[in-house]
Amino acid sequence: MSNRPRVRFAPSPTGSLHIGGARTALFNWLYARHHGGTFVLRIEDTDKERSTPENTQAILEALRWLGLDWDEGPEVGGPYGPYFQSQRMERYREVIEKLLAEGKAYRCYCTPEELERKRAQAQAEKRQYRYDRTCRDREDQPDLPYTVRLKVPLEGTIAFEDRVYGRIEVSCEALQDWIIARSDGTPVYNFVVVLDDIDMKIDLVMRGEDGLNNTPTQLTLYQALGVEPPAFAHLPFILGPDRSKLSKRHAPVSVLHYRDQGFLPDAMVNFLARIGWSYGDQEVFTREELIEKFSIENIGKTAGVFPADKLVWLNFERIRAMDPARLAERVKPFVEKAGLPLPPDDRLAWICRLQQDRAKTLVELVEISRYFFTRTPIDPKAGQKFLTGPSRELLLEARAAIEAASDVSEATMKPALEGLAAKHGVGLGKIAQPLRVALTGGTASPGIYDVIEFFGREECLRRIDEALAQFSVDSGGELA
RNA sequence: GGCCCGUUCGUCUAGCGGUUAGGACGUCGGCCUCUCACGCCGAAAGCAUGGGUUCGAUUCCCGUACGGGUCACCA
Repeated sequence: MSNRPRVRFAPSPTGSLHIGGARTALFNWLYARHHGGTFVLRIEDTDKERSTPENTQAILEALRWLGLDWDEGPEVGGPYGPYFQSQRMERYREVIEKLLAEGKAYRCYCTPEELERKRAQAQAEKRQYRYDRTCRDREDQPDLPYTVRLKVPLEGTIAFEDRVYGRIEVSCEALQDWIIARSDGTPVYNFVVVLDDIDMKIDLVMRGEDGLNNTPTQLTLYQALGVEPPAFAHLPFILGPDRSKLSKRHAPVSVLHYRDQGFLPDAMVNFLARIGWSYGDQEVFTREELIEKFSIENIGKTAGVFPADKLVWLNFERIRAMDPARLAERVKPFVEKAGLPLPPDDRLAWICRLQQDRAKTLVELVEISRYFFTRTPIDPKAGQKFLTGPSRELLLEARAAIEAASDVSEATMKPALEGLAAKHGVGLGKIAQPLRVALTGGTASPGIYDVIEFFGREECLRRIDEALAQFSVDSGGELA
């Protein structure tokens, strides 16, 4: 392998990018960036039925969101394009003809019905079915539909050294003369993937564990073509809680879903990297650290369950560590989506600073901050408890203290409110909770001085007055 | 079923012949405290199983069990 390796990610646009695909993309990207190589993106859109341009766009969007930029591929081009398989058909046909001409492949006139019959028979006799090579040495070319099959070696073994799993060896008897072109002339996946990897000069194929069983078959094609195969590295699966391959019945698997739920791309990347890869005891990585520390040697062989809790934690860590102004930029779209009025940038950053160690996602951050953006209804139970009876008296005194204070900074409010509490022989909580309910509508919020300072004197007084008006003096509750 | 791969706390994992088997998430308990969080301290929790090899196996080899994958004119 050259010291500037070329690797690729080759998704099929039959859906948007899912967690497993994203991790495969990430590992390839990390490998390329670590070695100063080239990351190629290729779209495997030969399945006309299920591939759509919308899915392709969704995949590109997800990749961009994750920050996995490709050096060659859709929208950026490159010397080995086109990067859509649907546009490479001519090339495939050409190679199929060549293989046929060289006698390395042959036309098979067996009908699907015949093949199905033989398969059923084998099954009935409890024999392993393998194509019986009826047409392998056939000389004539009747005017009938045919598929093209590759002549695979009759005996011997096919072996390769997987960079993750080590030496893999299978007997040729386990293989068969596989179809490389369907009766309509279109090539099959195992064929095109090999050809594209050759043409795009891929040095290392890093893909999911399911590729492991395909590799020997693909190797027979490299052999027939007389081409030195690339290196292979297969990645252990990501599993669902029931330990089968992760799918949407286990958890949302679309990367874009996590974006919309308020996860940060860096958290996602960190999370993805740690499934099946590790670096000693380290859990939290910046993107740069991942690039620097990534290596195939540290990829494990064991499939692992999707650790959703860890993603949440990682996201939380990220949010907490972010500069409030930068966090505010990220939060902005979520404020708009929630239908809340967008405050000036510095005010939004202020909110972020007050809430960033209370929210696990950006969606949650906005959700627990609604009262900062707009006046929200007071929780009836909280109002009942803290805006009536004895609490009400304390709140009135707190109101007076706010009104009388020279300013509403923590430096002046703290002694004022603590003095009030001391005067009544109660804990600060007796003062802070009624205030909190009046100001925020609920019983959970950042520190009371932070809240007061954020709103400012006028807004505090207004909110307190409104709150008091909504609840009566006695314990009767709301006036309605 | 044939073939291929895998198996360390509930989960993600470190370990690469001798360790009190380490970390993290989660869980539970405590501390802090104006609420909610944060933070801090602590606890419970693991080498699938049977044989070898070896002075000594979580670690190396074989079997068993369990799990996954793959065997298409899908990708």
